[in-house]
Amino acid sequence: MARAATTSDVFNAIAEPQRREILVLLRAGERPVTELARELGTTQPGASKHLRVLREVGLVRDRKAGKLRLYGLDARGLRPVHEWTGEFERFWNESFDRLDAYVQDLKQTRHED
Amino acid sequence: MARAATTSDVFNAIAEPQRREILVLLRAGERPVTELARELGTTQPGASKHLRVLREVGLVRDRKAGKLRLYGLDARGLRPVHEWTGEFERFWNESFDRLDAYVQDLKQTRHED
DNA sequence: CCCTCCTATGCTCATATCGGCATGCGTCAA
DNA sequence: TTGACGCATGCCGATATGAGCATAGGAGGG
Repeated sequence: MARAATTSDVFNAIAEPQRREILVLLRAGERPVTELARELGTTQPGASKHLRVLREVGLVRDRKAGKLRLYGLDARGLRPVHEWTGEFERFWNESFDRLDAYVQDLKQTRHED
Repeated sequence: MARAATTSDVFNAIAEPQRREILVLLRAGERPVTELARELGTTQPGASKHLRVLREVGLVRDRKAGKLRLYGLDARGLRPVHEWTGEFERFWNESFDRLDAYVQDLKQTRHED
């Protein structure tokens, strides 16, 4: 088995730096593929592929505008990520030195086997 | 080139479901590898490898406790992710139908070439 | 209709990844 | 010392990935 498919998983989709950059760029508004490619400093096919991944996980939408195909941000999919990391917020400043009760229980349980 | 190394990048580290699960489990407290492996329903080497990745990006710390090696959460590394996604918060409920000024400018610029 | 531009795909290559298995090393107990 | 246990690592295999390149398809202009 190899890595899980990048598609159909927002966490994986935003694991790619260029894809994150695309999302950031799109905050400033819709853009055609060629524009994005130029701003990313990559090729058009390269940009298209990343956009495809982002589209499949629902982070961007596209609409045709004449000859152009405009990609726009749909940030709703980022919300679960924000919330997931938010669950750890209270651990950010916590003391790391506290001894954990779980471990104590574990040891005790083992001795009872 | 293939995908960027998963190590040294928190976004990549948490792109793996099992690694996310490990972090969640560790919220309840430190645990030895074997325990984690059991709770994840995977093998000990499997757990060790994921823990290694998490350790390399600084999301977990380990300390020896006799025969055991206890892994603990260090959630500070998740903060950047939380903040990055937070930058999109105002787009979550935004109307997607607004026509973007950038595109207008773009078209105009092209006509001027 | 023909040409041009924009974009999506297909293909290949080099590589990173995850899982399974075996194994090596260190620690503790008897 | 010997044995049992906990854990990290190495190796292999199957596969997904990202980049580069060529190209097909679609739309608009002349």
